[in-house]
Amino acid sequence: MALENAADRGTADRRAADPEVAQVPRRLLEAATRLFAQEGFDRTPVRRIVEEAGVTKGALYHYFDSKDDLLHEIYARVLRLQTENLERIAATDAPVEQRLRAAAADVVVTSIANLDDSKIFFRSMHQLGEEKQKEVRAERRRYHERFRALIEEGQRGGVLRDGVRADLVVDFYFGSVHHLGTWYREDGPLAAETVAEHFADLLMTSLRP
Amino acid sequence: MALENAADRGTADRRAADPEVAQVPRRLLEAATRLFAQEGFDRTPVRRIVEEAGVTKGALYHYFDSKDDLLHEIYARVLRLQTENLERIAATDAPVEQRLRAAAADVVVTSIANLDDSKIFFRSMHQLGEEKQKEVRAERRRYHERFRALIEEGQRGGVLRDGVRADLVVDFYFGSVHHLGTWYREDGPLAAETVAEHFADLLMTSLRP
Amino acid sequence: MALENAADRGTADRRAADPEVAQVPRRLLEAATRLFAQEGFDRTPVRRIVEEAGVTKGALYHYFDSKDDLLHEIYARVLRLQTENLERIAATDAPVEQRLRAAAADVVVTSIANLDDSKIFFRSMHQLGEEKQKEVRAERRRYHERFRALIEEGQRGGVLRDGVRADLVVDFYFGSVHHLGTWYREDGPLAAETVAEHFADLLMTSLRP
Amino acid sequence: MALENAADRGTADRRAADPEVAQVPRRLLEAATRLFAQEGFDRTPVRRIVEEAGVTKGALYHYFDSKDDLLHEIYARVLRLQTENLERIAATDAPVEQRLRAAAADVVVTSIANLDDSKIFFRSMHQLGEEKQKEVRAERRRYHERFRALIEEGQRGGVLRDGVRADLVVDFYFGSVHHLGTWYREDGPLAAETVAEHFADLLMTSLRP
DNA sequence: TATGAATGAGAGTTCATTCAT
DNA sequence: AATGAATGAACTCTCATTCAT
Repeated sequence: MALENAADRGTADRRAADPEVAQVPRRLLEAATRLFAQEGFDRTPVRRIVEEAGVTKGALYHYFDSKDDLLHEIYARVLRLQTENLERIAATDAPVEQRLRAAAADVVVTSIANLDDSKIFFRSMHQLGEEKQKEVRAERRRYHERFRALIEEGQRGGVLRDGVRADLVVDFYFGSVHHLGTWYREDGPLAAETVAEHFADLLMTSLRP
Repeated sequence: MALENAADRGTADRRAADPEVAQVPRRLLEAATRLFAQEGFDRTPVRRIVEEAGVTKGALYHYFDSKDDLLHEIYARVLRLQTENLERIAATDAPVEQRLRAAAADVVVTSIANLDDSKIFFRSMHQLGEEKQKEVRAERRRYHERFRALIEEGQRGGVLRDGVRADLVVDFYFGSVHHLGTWYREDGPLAAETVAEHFADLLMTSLRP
Repeated sequence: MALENAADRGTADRRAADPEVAQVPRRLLEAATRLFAQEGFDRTPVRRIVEEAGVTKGALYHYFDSKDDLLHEIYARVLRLQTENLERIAATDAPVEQRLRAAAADVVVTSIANLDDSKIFFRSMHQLGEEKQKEVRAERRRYHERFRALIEEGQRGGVLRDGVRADLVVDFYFGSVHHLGTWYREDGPLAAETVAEHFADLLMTSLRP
Repeated sequence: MALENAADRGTADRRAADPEVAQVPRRLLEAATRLFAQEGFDRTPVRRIVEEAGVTKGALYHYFDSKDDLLHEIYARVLRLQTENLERIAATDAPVEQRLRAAAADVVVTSIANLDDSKIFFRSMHQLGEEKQKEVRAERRRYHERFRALIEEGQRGGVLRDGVRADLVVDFYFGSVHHLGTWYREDGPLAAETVAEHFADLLMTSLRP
């Protein structure tokens, strides 16, 4: 991650003194996220990103290795957030079916709260370089496996029906979640929580014993 | 559709006589489908398409207005196929829950049979020009509405549970279906029919009264 | 001239029978003239010409050797017309200053009557191939020399002032004439005859002894 | 004007130190002027321009928005020069007929001194984009109006004959001037000043009261 | 820490022309 | 007399990235 190497240097003094130029990497990531979501990764010239962020190309290449690297940072941020949430929820001592329902609802709310990230995620993965793509997939798989473990725990405990493949259920459910970006409108009639409840309800109902 | 204007003319004789050069537009579409699915629309140069199809750029632009047009044709083909299938299934006189289950399973089988189309569909829509994007969305919406009508018919008839928004169910289910392209492997352990049964089962179970 | 070789063949019968397809070369020339004047030679694709003429590319290349040839025909037509007019006027037995004035006025009226030709003439000459360009220039020079001869005749006869180079006068006057295309508007307030009188008047006045 | 944004920055040091790479935009404009005059705008590939200027395409597009922009800059330069000259001459306190004669002669000398610009001007105007064409025409019109004002001043003062439309005279005269590029040869027998005197003489004579 | 001029490869598209039919 | 599929070369322009400063 080029970010870590560079972003943590910098003169704190100057940042405090001149908030205009402060947080350059953060502003670049924000601009990139917005643009990648709106236009797609390949349709977004580096020029546009730096314009939106109000910096120059030189600055971008100072903080990030490449355009790819920028995308990679975005993925890393999303994955970190979702993993943290899942871990937190899974670690509570509520009954498994409650933890599963909470996790299912949370991933919907989180995805809607970061809809740009969601759009990028499912559209632009294959535009990452081979190696970084592997990293992201691996992290993603770990996330899915953690989710699947919850289902299997419920199946073993008899609170969720057997006879349905947990791995398929995970792919089934996250397909729905990833597609939120294609149809959900922030200015539409549905609150994020409403969608979350419905989605979680559909999942749990389909798993009733 | 540029294709229709040109591809249907031409001398059948010659095509029969020299299958090597025959079906130029079809070969272009096939090559484009494969490449768009593998590499993505923006990552696929026109040069590669014509190389794979064994023709020249001039030939491509003789049959298609633009690279965009090629993508549009692919969409049109998928939509036509899925719409036909849905209409056929919906029109039978089986009980509504059987028709819904059949439709749900069919769209999975069809998507897997045309996995390249599926991958392109959900990844590259936003790379179509504004106008064509509208066309495709409209056609897609009609398809979804037809599907939703089946659910609502079941709800009204009391064979599917009330209290769940049919439109959300449609988005939920087709999210799962569209994402098949990201995880399904043709050389994997799961037959298309197995996935189809599971998916249809999850849908129907979640709608049990 | 490719035209002569081909256009004079053809079945008179068919032309009489089907005026729709008759006069194909003429319609091509008309379309080309209009388009070359509006858009410029290089900006006018052959495709547009044949569309406007309602024929196919094959037909065009049947009658004309090339796009260049089409332009050449247009030049030939203009030159022929103007030369004929000049010869006719110069050959009358009116006093030389009357003949000069008449010729000067006529070339304005003719240029305005064929404004498209005029526009093409002064804009697109250099887009002709080397050889054809020479031909046109030679013909043009002959025309200018005939005009100059009138001036010199007047100077020798004492009805036009000496001490002004006749060749420069010719270039001076035809500069003005060729530029009609850039400012004259057919729907403007000035009748062609008005302009012609003014132009001829300016010329004759500047040559008063 | 894209030029202004970029060309004035840059390190003067470096330019002084390495004149080989200095003045890239100027060298591009020079090459473009020469080529547009010789071959015409549409016949001149960008490739040729950058070859002649000894830079890469990227450099061209760094300084200019488009090939059109390059042409526009050339126009702007010509117009600026001619307008300045006219203003200077018109502002002297010589009698109006002297000022008019001087202006008429000057525009000939200037046109011949910048014959390439002249050729481009009257041939390629219509190859500019709609909007820029309007700009140039407006500027041109202002120039013509300034010139016309001189004539009208002379007419009102009684030193030039009435009964001839000043606007037509302007179009008449500038037609001649613009056409210098089609026949004047720098290696020919006529000095620029000779032509200028003749042209001015023809104009003034045609306006004698 | 940051600049922005410059690169060089490649993008999508257009075009006049040919030729088998 | 006429078709229109196909060519192949050339076109304008864009882009991520580098590097001297």
